[in-house]
Amino acid sequence: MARYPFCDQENMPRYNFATIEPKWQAFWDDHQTFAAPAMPALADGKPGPKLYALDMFPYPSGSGLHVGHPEGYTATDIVCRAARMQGKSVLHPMGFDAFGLPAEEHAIKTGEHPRVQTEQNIATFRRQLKSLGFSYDWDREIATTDVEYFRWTQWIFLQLFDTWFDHEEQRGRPISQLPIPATTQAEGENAIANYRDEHRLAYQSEAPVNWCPALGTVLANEEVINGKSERGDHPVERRPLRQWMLRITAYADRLENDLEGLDWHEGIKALQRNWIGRSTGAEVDFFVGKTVADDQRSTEFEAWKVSRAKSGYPAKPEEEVLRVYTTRPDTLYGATYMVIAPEHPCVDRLTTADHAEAVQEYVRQASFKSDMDRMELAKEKTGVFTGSYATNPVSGKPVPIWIADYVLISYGTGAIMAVPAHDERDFEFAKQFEIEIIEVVEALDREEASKGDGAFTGEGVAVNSGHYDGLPTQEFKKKITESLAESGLASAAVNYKLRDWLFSRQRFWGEPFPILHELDADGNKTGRVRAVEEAELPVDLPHLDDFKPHGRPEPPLDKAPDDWLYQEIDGKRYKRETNTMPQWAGSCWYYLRFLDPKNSNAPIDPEIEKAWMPVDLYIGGAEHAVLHLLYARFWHKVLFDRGVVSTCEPFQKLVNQGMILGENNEKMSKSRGNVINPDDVTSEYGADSLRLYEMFMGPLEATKPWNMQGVSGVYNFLGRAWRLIVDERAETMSLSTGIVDSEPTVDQLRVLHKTIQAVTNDIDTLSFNTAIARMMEFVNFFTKEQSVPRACAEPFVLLLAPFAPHIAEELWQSLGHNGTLAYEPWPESDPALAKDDTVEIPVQVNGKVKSRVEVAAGADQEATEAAARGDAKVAEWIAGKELIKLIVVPGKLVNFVVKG
RNA sequence: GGGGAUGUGGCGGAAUUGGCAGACGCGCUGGAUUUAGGUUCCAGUUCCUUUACCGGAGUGCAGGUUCGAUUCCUGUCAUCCCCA
Repeated sequence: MARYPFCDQENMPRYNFATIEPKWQAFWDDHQTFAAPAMPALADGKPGPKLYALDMFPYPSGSGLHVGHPEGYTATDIVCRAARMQGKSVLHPMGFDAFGLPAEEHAIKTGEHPRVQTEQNIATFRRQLKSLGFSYDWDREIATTDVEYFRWTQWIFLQLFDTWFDHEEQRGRPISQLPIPATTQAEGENAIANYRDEHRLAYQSEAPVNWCPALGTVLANEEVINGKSERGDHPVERRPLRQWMLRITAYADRLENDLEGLDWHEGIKALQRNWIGRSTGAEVDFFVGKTVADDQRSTEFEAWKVSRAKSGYPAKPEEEVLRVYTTRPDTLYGATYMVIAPEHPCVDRLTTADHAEAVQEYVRQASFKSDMDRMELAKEKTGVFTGSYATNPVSGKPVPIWIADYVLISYGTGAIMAVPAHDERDFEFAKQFEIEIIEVVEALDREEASKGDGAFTGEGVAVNSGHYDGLPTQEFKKKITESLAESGLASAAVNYKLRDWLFSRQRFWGEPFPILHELDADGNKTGRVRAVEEAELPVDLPHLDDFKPHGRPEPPLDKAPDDWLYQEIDGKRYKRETNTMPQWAGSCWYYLRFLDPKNSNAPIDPEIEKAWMPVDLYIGGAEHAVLHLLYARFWHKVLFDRGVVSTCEPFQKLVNQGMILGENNEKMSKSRGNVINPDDVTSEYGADSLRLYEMFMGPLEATKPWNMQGVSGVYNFLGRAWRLIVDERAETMSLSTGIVDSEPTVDQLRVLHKTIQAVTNDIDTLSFNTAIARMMEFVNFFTKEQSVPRACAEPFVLLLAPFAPHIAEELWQSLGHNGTLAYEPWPESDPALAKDDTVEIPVQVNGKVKSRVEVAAGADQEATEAAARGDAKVAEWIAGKELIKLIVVPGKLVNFVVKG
C-alpha cells in the first residue's frame, strides 16, 4: 500500500487534484480495476445484466486530444461507472482509428514510415485519455493499423467477396450457392466465373471516379464538396478507373427498415433515410427505332408495341429503346422531350451527323463538372439536341432526345422523360430551349394552383391524359404502371440515392486487399482474380524506399518489391492488388473486435459475441451520423447473413454529443484562436473538474460554448464537497469534525434520498447537467448543517464517484475504507424517506397565483380546498365575487375562477 | 429549395403527464471572517413601478385550444446543422 499513502500532502490537506489524480490512476492500472470479464458474470446461473458502452474511437491526430473528445467519453464513463456499482458486467473499451492521410503525408515529406508517427500519436492520445481517469479496459486496446487487427479486416473483405445478395430472400449468401443460368453455364468456365464476379458484394468496376491530382488519389463522392476535395480543398476531376466497389445498395431496404427498432434520435434516422433516398416509380421504355422519318417511325413503333405485348418487359432493353426511370409515371402524357446523361452509352448512337460536333463538345465540357455543380437548381440549364426522336409510349407523339448534364448517369437509368409542366428542372430547361409544355396534373385547391408560374410538382387530378383524365395522382400512378407493365412497356421500380460504395484508395497507409490478379504469359492481367487463402492472411504492407506519389492514378504499392508484388500458384503467375482500403474499413467492425481482441483463430468467438452484443450505448459526434454508421451497419448485416454475428443491428442506442464552441460562441479552430486544450484545463483545475464541467455545461446533445469561469465553478463545488468531509485546517489529513456517527435527522435523510433518486434517474436519462446540480444542492444543504452524519456522507461520495472518480476515491478512503469504491453497491433511495411531510400549494384566482398554502403531503381534495379558502389573502381576492368554477388538483394547485 | 434542430434573465442552462417560470452554476451587489486575497462563509439578484410593501409585465413574434400554456395546435420570424 506504500504507493498509495492515505496522507501524502506536504502541506495542509486541501483539495489537491495534482496528487490525488495520478495516485488513483496508478491504483486502477496496478489493480486492473476496470478489466472486463471475458463473458458477462452469471446471476442465478444465467447471464447477468451487461452493459456494452462504446465511444467512437478517435483518429489519433498529431495535435492531440480536443475538448470535444472528453465530452462523449465522460458521458459513457459515468454510465459505466454507475453500472458497475449497480452490479452490471461492463465492457468499456477504447482504441484508435489510426489509418489516414495525415500520417501518410508526413511520411511523404520525411521519408519516415507512417507507422512511426502513428504510434507516437497513439501514445500521446493514450496518455491524455488516461490522465482523464476513464475506466477503460486498456487490455482490450486496438488500433486499426495493428497487423493482427487488419488481418481480420481483410478476412471480412473476403466474406464480402464470397457473398452475393439473394433479392428474393433479401439476404447475402455464399457465392457457391449462386444459381447459374443455363445459358451462362453453356458458355463455359470463364462465363460462369464472370457471372459470379458480377454478383459478388465486393466487385470491380470501371466507373468514372473523382480523381484528385493534388492528393494523388480518387475520392468517394462523400469526400468531394463543391467540386473540391473535402481534405485540402483541391480540385477534383472525373475519369474512369478500375475500382473495388461494395454492393451496399443491395442492403438499402434492410438498412432503411431496420432503423425502426433502434433507440436512436429521430433526426439521425431521418438523416440515414434521406441518404438512402428510396423512391418508388416505374421504368418506362421509349421506342427510338432506326429511322428519322416520321411516318416510318410510327409504323415501326406500332410493330414494336405488338411484339412487346407478346414478349413482355425485358430485363435489358433492345438497342432501339431508351429506358428511363421516373417517380411520376402519371405524368407520362406530359413528357415532351427526353434527356440522357452526357456519359450515357447511347450518346453516340443517338447523335445524328449534323449534331455530332456540338454533342462532342458538350460531353467534353460536362466531364469537368462535379455531380454537385450539375444538379445546382439556380444555375442556368445547359444541353444539346442529339437530332434523334423517341416515341411517347402512350401518346405516340415524337419526343426529341436531348443531352443535358442535369441528368446523372449514376441515378436511375441515366435517362429521363422530361415533363416540364410538373418538374422544376425540366420546366427551366424547356423554357430555355422553347420546348412544348403540356399540363397533365391539375392542382386540387386554387391556392396551390396559383403559386407562381413555374412547374406544379404537387399531386392533383389528371388532365390531358386520354382516358385517365380525372384520376387522382396516386391512383393514376398505380393504374398506368399496371397497364404499361401488362403491355410490356414498363415495370414498377424502386430507386435509391445511395450508390454502391467506392472501396479502394490509391494510398499506401491503408489495409492491402487480400486479392490476386491472374497474369498471362506477357505479364498482363487476364481479368481473373482470386482471393488470398485465409491461412495466408494477413497481407502486410510491403517495405517501400519512399512514399512519394507518382502523380498517376496507379497506387504507390505498385512500387513494392517484386517478391511482395508477384506470386505463383499452381503454375500461374499473379500480381497482388495494389489498391488499399479506405479509412472507413477499420471502423466498420472495431466494436466486434473489442469483445475478443486477442483471438487469433477468428475475428470473434461466437459465444462471446452472443453474450455481449449489441452495443447498448454508442456515443459520438454527429459528423458520423451518415457514413460511418451506414457502412458499419452494412458490414454487420453481411456478417449476420454469413453467421458471424447474432444480431442484425450493431448499435442499439445511439447518442450524438453536441459540438463545444469556443468562448466567443464560434466553432473552435486554430485560425480563430479559440481552441481550448484539455491538457491546460487539467493542469489548472484537474481532470475531475474538466469532466464535471463538460457534463455541467448543458444537455449532452446540445451545441454549447466553453466558459472558463464555469470550470472554476465546478472546481469550487469539488472544494466544498472536500471540505464537507476533510478537515482542511488540521495539520495532517483527517476527517472533518463535522462528520459524526449519529443518526441523520429526518430533514437530512430527506435531502439524501431525494439526491439519490434524482442522480440515479438523471444518469439513466443521460441528464448529467441536472444530476450535478442536484449534488450541488446536497453540498449546499449540508454545508449549512452543524454536522454531517456518516450515513449521509458515504452515499454522497458514491453518487459523486462516476462523475469525479479521483476525488471520490480519495474521500472514500478518508472515510476509512480500503481499496477502490468502483464496485461498492450503488446507494438506494427510499421513496418514503424522500417524501416531504407538507407541500406548499399555489392558490390562483382566475389563473394568477395570489397566495400559497401549506398542506399535508397526502392532503385530499377537500382538505386542500379548505386550506385554500382559509387563506386570508385568497379570501380577500374572492370576497363579494361570484364563484364560477373551482379547480382543485391535490398536491398541485387550487384555482378559483370568479366573476365581478 | 428540401430535411432536422433550437429560440427562456447580463451569460450557460432548469422546469414527469399542460399546474408556483428562472433549479444549479457563472457574473454582479451587499455583508462577515482574514495581515492579505483570484480564499472561505452568509444574504440578495427576470424586468417595470416602489424606500419598502403592494401591484403589473414576462419563456422569439402573432393567433388559437384551456380554469390554467415554456409545454398542445396554426401561422410567422431568427439562428445553427445536414442535404441539394
